[in-house]
Amino acid sequence: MGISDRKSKEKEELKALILNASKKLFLEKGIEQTTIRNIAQDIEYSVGTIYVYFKDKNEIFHELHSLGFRHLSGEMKVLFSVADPLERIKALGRVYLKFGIENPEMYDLMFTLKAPMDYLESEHHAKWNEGKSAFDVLRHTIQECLDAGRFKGHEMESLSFMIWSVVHGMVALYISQRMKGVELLQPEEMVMKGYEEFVLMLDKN
Amino acid sequence: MGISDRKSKEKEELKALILNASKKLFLEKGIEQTTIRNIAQDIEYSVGTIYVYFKDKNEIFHELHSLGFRHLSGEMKVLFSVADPLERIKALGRVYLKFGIENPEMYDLMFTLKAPMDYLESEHHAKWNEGKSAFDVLRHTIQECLDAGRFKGHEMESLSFMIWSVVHGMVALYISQRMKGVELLQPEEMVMKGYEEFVLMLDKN
DNA sequence: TGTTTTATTGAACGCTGTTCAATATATTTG
DNA sequence: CAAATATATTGAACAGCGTTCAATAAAACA
Repeated sequence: MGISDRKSKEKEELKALILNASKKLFLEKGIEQTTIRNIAQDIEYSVGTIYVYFKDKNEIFHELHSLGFRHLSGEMKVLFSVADPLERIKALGRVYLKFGIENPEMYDLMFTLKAPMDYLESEHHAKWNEGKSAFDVLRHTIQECLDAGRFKGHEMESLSFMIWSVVHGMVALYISQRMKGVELLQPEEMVMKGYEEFVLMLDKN
Repeated sequence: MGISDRKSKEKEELKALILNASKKLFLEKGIEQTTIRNIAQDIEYSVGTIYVYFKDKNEIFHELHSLGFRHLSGEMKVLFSVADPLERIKALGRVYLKFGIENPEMYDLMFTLKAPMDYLESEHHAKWNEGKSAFDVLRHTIQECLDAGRFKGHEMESLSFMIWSVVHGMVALYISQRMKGVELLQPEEMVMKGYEEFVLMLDKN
């Protein structure tokens, strides 16, 4: 049916309109300061309309969080060409840090805030596929390293978690302003320098 | 004056009463779900009274955050007896992780949430003394390691930041439920196992 | 054109943090 | 002791929040 096709297309368009406005306001004034009424006003619809297309605010959060993962995966896919798995690990870390520093609001949504996880719980305990896929890339790369005889004495799962923690910790401390708090000067630079300290240790394995 | 002494003592007592109730409700139902009205009801005072003793909610957050730091410093002081600075570093990490896992709400307040930092900003850009003191312990211990000829090729400031990031990253991923999200089984155990992977690398320096 | 289906609205509800004139209590003074 | 002053406490009121839903408007169908 031509009409119902057009209808569902229009629905998708309005949904996208809401998401774009949400993202714009998010990046402009932060997540906490963005309200449903803001979003409605921005797209010139009433508040009620938002709730026709999204069941609640957490669903909007979750959709944007997924958008962030598509962005991050895009940046990471470039590195599939790096042959040496250890070099790939190092490069993945740098891409991750760059993404976090350049997209703090998105990063918070993806890795810190409760909202997207709360949404998953509300959807009959749905899985966090976005996060799992991203972490599985790390798992596989570490496994490649182990298969190539690297990281002797280490274990895949816990080593993967440790490496994720290094880069997540850096971005998280950067975003939460704790680096400035302890007077770590030029935080963006310091994140990269800190990471090179870690790379230096990785190289001894 | 005897009377004004008693007055200021009573003021301190009510302030402590508010803080204790706040902390209790915090740990019971989480930070986000604890409201000023909750706190007032718990201590059987009106909402207005809270605002006589604290200028706003962020000040309560900040006081509790300071309480958390006194707790954490207490746990860390025990380790001043460890002679070998490298062993001290390793032990500091374990204490930090244990604290984070056992006190997730407090940890969030201390190292993730914006509220306590916003309070500092509101107080004519006051310094984050609690965090700085804690991090300085790490800085000095790393310096001791360097002075003892350890960590050749590494730099104090960036190495300290990197080590903080490892443990903070682990706790943060644990608290934000992202470990469960990527199906890292038995998260509490995995945090410790992940840390031992890091210790294994530290030992090669 | 009249009827049915779909889309949109915005007032209303129960929350939130915060303020501040009114009230109650305690202290000091005449 | 009583009156005057100072301090402490109150809770209604305000503006804002996420969310709901009966009423309305628009579109599709018969």
